[in-house]
Amino acid sequence: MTDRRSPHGDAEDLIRATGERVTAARVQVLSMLLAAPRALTHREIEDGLDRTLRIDRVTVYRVLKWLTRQHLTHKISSDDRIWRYNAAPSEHDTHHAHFKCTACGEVICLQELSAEIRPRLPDGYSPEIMEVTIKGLCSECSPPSSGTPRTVRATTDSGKGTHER
Amino acid sequence: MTDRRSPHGDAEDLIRATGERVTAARVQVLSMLLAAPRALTHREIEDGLDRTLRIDRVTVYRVLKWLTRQHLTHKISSDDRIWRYNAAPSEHDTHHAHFKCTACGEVICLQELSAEIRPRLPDGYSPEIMEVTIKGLCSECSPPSSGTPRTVRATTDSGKGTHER
DNA sequence: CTGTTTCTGCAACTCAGTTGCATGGCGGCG
DNA sequence: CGCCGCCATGCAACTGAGTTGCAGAAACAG
Repeated sequence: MTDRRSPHGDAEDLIRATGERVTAARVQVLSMLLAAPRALTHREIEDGLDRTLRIDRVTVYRVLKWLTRQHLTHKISSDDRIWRYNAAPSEHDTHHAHFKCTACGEVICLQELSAEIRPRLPDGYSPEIMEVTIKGLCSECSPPSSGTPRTVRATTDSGKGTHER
Repeated sequence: MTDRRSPHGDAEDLIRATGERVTAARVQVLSMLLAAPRALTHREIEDGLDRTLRIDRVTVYRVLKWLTRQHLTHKISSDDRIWRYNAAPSEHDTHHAHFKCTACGEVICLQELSAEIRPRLPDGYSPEIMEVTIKGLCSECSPPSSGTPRTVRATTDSGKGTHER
């Protein structure tokens, strides 16, 4: 079933399976997301695209929106006001968690949560989905290793738990 | 200590207690946040300010950043790329939760979580804080009542769990 | 290969949030 | 109680993610 004949084979199959049009932009973006070990921003995707294809940034936005509508990817919102996209791992992820590195900004998906959390809601409020984000340091940015964290993409000073100044 | 002589008394005291300057803008914004039953956006704060004071939008941004640095408020990031601010309820809220209404966009703070959630992280990843957001409908927007949800501030099509089209 | 439908590229726009700079006011000190 | 330094404010211009409108291009059914 999963015969990987070309790097973009999987992506193409997934897109074709939706019954909608298979276009270069869709295949490119999806296969890039499938190959990524973490969630990617629009910017990262745009920069990583094959330049010879001349794919416009607006097209990338539209492809991402389309992929999300098709449930082939999912969109992760973060405190830096930038959306990141990940090839959808599971079907209905009612409560799956994300990890965000406060140093380099990397975002990854975590597996299903073990505990059932049920914070008490005020009367009349009805919960639908729950989103959990763990913040901390990724393996690259943790102190024990080399010392200097990588790339550090300015987090727009979104300190929340950390003391800032 | 907490003598509430004027509507802005509390706010003024809290600001004075930081040892830094007490200005009209800071008092106005903080007392507005203290009085609000939910988290407010920059826009809502700006619109709600006393027009006769002629407080600039940039000042509001700076005041909010300052208040957050002083731990008098805390900043909540949401999927609509707009930050909301809430007068800080507890000191170090390592894991407190938020609720966001998917219809009107209202955001409120929830109390401490009961369960200890510890999703497994990959090797080398160190967690610091956890953020939990419950999405659903607030009491105003829940079906049982009147029928028509209130204000409905366009959520920039941020469907994530919900099927969209 | 032709027609229809949908995507794409381009350009211009929106909107939250930021930055630089000159002015103004808070509050410490005399 | 008035002066002065430093911090906060107003103003204007900017940034950068994401959106919209429209005309031309490409996908796919027939």
